[in-house]
Amino acid sequence: MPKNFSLGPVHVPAPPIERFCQFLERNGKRLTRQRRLIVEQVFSHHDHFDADELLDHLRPLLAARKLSRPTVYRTLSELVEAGLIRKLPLGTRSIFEHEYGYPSHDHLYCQRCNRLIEFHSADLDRICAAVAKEHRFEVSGHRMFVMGICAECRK
Amino acid sequence: MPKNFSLGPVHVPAPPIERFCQFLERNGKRLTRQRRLIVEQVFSHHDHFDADELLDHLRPLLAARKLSRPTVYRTLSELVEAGLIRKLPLGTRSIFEHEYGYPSHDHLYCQRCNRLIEFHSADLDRICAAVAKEHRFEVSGHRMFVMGICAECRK
DNA sequence: GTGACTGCAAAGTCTTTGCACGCGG
DNA sequence: CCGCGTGCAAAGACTTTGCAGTCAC
Repeated sequence: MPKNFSLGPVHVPAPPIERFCQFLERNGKRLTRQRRLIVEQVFSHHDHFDADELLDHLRPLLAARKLSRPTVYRTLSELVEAGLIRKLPLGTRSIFEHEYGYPSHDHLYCQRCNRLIEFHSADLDRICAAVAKEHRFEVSGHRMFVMGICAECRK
Repeated sequence: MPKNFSLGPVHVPAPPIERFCQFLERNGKRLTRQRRLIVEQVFSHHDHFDADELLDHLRPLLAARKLSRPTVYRTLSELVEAGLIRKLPLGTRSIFEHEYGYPSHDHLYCQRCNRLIEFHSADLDRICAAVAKEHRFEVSGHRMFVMGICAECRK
């Protein structure tokens, strides 16, 4: 990493809720109590989750009628649209992960325990670019899953 | 060896139906009229398809009560199990493609026209192996999608 | 205030299952 | 003839939608 000579702003990412707020404003939408609660839960820790797991974490709030199932689905779609999270189709249900504020990466997928392990490879990005060029394809990103059995499950 | 990412020559040792038959026998299953019809349609041409498109192609047979919706789904599962086709979760519905008799490959996915373009990269396989080794992960395969806009749609 | 948002219930969409009959080996 | 396979209808899993009341701005 090169020394910082005060050129350009230091990268201090805004909290996700703020980013989301900007997105909502740009689209004439409103920051409601429910949306705030969902964003707080989603970004409370860095992990992969599906809609059902999220709903599970939010169960107390659901039980207390602080928010509802459809609202969670609706807000997830908005978070994807806002670029805060990413939706990965994997098996029957979709998996979500943080996109905003985290470096791009790919996944090892354990077929035994269903765990996703993140990794990054610069070579992979190079290959993407090379293949795309060959096919005159305009790349916006990629999804890679290495399937198999994780170290834990192999024991 | 010229540097490109096209697929190598296609070589099919035995017709798919024969392979399927072997699979069925090994598992005490039977080659029924319905299974034969489905395999014939699936391997009538090399292309990606989802369950709905297959059902559409089989519509005359469905209408004539020669086979039914559940049977198509059941047979697709068996074909996956037999290693004749591969199931790719992509978006809400699953996509199937030929596995038996075709070289391993990955995909460019056009987000505009939803077309899948196949490519192969030996480097990709190397990276998989390297990453897996690093994580003491036992690889059984991988799925890679390069997302973007295809040459056709960019015009 | 006004119009976007929510909760509820209900409907989709895609896929799987239970069961009685039919048919392959 | 045995028992796997099928068709039918129905249920299932997951997600979306219509609508009347509610709340953010």
